[in-house]
Order: sequence, then C-alpha cells, then structure tokens
Amino acid sequence: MNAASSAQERIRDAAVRLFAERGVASVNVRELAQAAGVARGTIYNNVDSPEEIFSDVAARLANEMHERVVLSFDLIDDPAHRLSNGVRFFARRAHEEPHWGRFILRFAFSNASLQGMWAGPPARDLKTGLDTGRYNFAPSQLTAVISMVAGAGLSAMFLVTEGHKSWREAGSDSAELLLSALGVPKAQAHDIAHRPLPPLPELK
Amino acid sequence: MNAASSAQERIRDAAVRLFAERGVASVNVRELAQAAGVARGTIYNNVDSPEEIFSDVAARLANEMHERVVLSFDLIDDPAHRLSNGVRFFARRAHEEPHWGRFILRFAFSNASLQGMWAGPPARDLKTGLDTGRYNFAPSQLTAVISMVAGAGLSAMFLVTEGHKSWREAGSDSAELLLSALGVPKAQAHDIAHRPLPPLPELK
DNA sequence: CTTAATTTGAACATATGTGTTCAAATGGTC
DNA sequence: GACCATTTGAACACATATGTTCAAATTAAG
Repeated sequence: MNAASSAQERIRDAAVRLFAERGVASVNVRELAQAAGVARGTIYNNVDSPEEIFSDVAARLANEMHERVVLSFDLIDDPAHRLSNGVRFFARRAHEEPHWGRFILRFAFSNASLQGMWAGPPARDLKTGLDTGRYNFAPSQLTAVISMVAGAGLSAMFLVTEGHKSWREAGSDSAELLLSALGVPKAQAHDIAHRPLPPLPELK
Repeated sequence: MNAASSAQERIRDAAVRLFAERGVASVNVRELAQAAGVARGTIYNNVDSPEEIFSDVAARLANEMHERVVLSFDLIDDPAHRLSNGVRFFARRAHEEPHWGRFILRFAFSNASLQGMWAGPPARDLKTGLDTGRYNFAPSQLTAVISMVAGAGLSAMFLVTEGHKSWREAGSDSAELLLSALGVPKAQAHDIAHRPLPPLPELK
C-alpha cells in the first residue's frame, strides 16, 4: 500500500507540473507517465481517467492549502493580520513551489475547487472584521470584498511567478494594498503587512 | 474578400465561445467548424493550425478592448475616474458578452496578450496619478498596484460571470475598493465609482 | 450572364491517443 | 526464502484527430 500510494503521489506531483505548464487537455497519459517516472500501465492501474486526475489534484491542492492556512491562524486573532498573512502565504509558496503557483494561477477562475479555496476561508473573517469595526466598507460590498481578496492573492502570486517581484515585496505590497482597500489605516496596514511571516504549518 | 473575412470572423467568434467554455486543447477542428457553421475544410483554408487560432483570437480580443477603453478616456482627465471606468467597462462587458468574459477569465494569467492588456494601459495613468498626488502609495509599490488593478478587474468579472452580483454592483464595488486601496478617500472613491458609465466607443 | 473567388464535403493517408490485457520483473513482509 | 501485491512494458484493438486533395456547389462582382 505504501508503494502504491507512492506511485499515486508521483503521478499527482507530475500532473501538477504538467497541467501548470501546458493546460489540462494537452497532456496525454504517455507524457504523464514519463514525467512521473512510472510505466504507462501504472497510470491506468491507479487512476480512472486523465480528466479525473485533474479534478483530484485541484481538489487536494486547494484543500491542503486551505487547511494549512487555517492552522496557521490558531494564534492570530486580528482579522486584518490573518488576511495579510494569508495573502503572503500564497505569495511565498508561489516562490517556493513554482509549479504549485502556476497551477493555481492557470485554473483559479475555471476550477470549482480552486474557486472555493478563495471564497470560503476569508468570508467569515471578513464578516467579523467588519462587525468589530476593524474594516470600513459597506456590508453590501462583502461579496465584492471576498472576490477582491482572491484578486489580490492571485495578483501577488502572478508577480512572483513572472519574476516581477520577490515574494516578500509582492506579498507585503499586495497585503498592504488590500488592507487599505478594506479601510485599514495606511500606517497600520503597512505595519501588519510587514510583520515576520511564520512558516506554513505542516499537516503531519 | 468579404466572404472570406466573414468566414474568418465566424470562425474566430466560435473559437472564443468554445475556448471559453472548454479550454484550448480540448477543442478540435470538427467541433470548431460546426460551431462556426462552416465546413471543416474552410478552417484549413483560412487558418494554419488550431493553436494559432487561439493566439490570434486572444491577441485581437485584448487589442480591441484595449483600444476601445483608451478611446473612452478621451474626455476624462482624472486618473482615478479613468481607472474606475476601466474596471467597470470590463464588468459590464462580461455581462453583455458572457463568452468574452469567460474567455478572459480563463486565460487571464496564462496568455501573454491578455497579460499585456492589464499591464499596459493602467501603468502610465497610475504613475501620473501618483505624481499628481491623486493617489497615495509608495512608488516602489507601483508594480504591485498594476497587478492589483488586474486582480480587481478580474474579480469584478468573476462576480458577474458567476452570477454573484449584477455588473453594476460588481463594477462599482470593485472600482471603489480599488480606489480605496490606492489612497483615494472613501467618499470620493464611492462617488467616482458610481458615476454614469458611458458606452464603450466602437472602433468603426 | 459570365467570370473569378471561395466554400463545401467527402475521401484519403497518417498520426496520435485511449483503454485493456497479461506474463514477467520487482520489492516489501512475515 | 517463500509469499503477495504492485509495477512494468509490450501488444492489441479501437477511436479520434490532423492535414491534404479535389471536383462540385455556392457566392460575389463586373
């Protein structure tokens, strides 16, 4: 079972890489097998269809990141600080794992799992931040704010992926701008966005 | 030559629709011909390869929107007003031409032409807005701001495309939040983002 | 009406991909 | 070292895509 799950992992890792670079449908099983360092038959042994690999990989990737980010919020109460760290986590990881970043960027707006990753986590924090006066925007704008958070996260990742900025700058700048958009005073926003960024907790 | 360009147009229109819904590589020539209401041979007569259709369509689409938005700025001096209108144009058009919107969302981060559409136009306006004191952010953040503009535009389109908000709300909310991020006072940002939005000029 | 240009749709050869099967090789476990 | 699960890689049938060719039909233009 260990060998099998290892093969599955290698297939999934290779899938992330290939899908990130070349899109979904242009990847065939032969290439995937080669990239995974695995025989073609092994793909068919472990997976139903190439299409399914994509959904699976996207869902796992979204879920894993979501859980780790939520874990990291354990010791942080301030919604603004949480939000800032969230954006910066994405920027830093886009730097550390380029395939991961490109995958998310490429499919951010067209895959349901990835859409959920952005829509879910910030929603509650944004609401509490709004209710406690931490933020300053109209309640009717909440939906737009949620999707703005996604936009800020993605644009930070984009800067990193394209090499326009270091992950530090991209993450902090984007986080600061985002907090400003939500009505956090500039000086505070700057401070929050430049605090030391803890490591992203592992899932063990 | 008129008949030929008409066939080409139908092919391109169909290509936008198909690519938007299903991605690039999963569209084959037979389907494209069918969707364009054209014989399969006609595709090969007018186009070199399916791949090329995508690049062509993306470039035209980016270029056309860019030119029309720039045209619309003729009578507007305020950089903040321009920026707000730009974002709202994208939101409105995503409503009026859903295929257009989905196409842009799907390939925004993975196609060079579309990337250029966001990076180019706002850059100069943002700089003048910064120099004239209209905005309030650090010059070193300019790059992050440019990509934030893209993020705001895309997230507005996303709201429209997914039916979460009307184009009016999505456009105005996103524009207002964006201006807030750039340091425009809240009341002003709100006002600017809710001014009547002129029609997007045609290219004649 | 005539002429030129374009489109049509079928036929063809070629290439590539999928999905299945299976005996042999591999590798971990008691 | 015997056992079991997994992986391997080749072979197979089948399906689908590409790209080309071409005579007939259609359309546009003078």
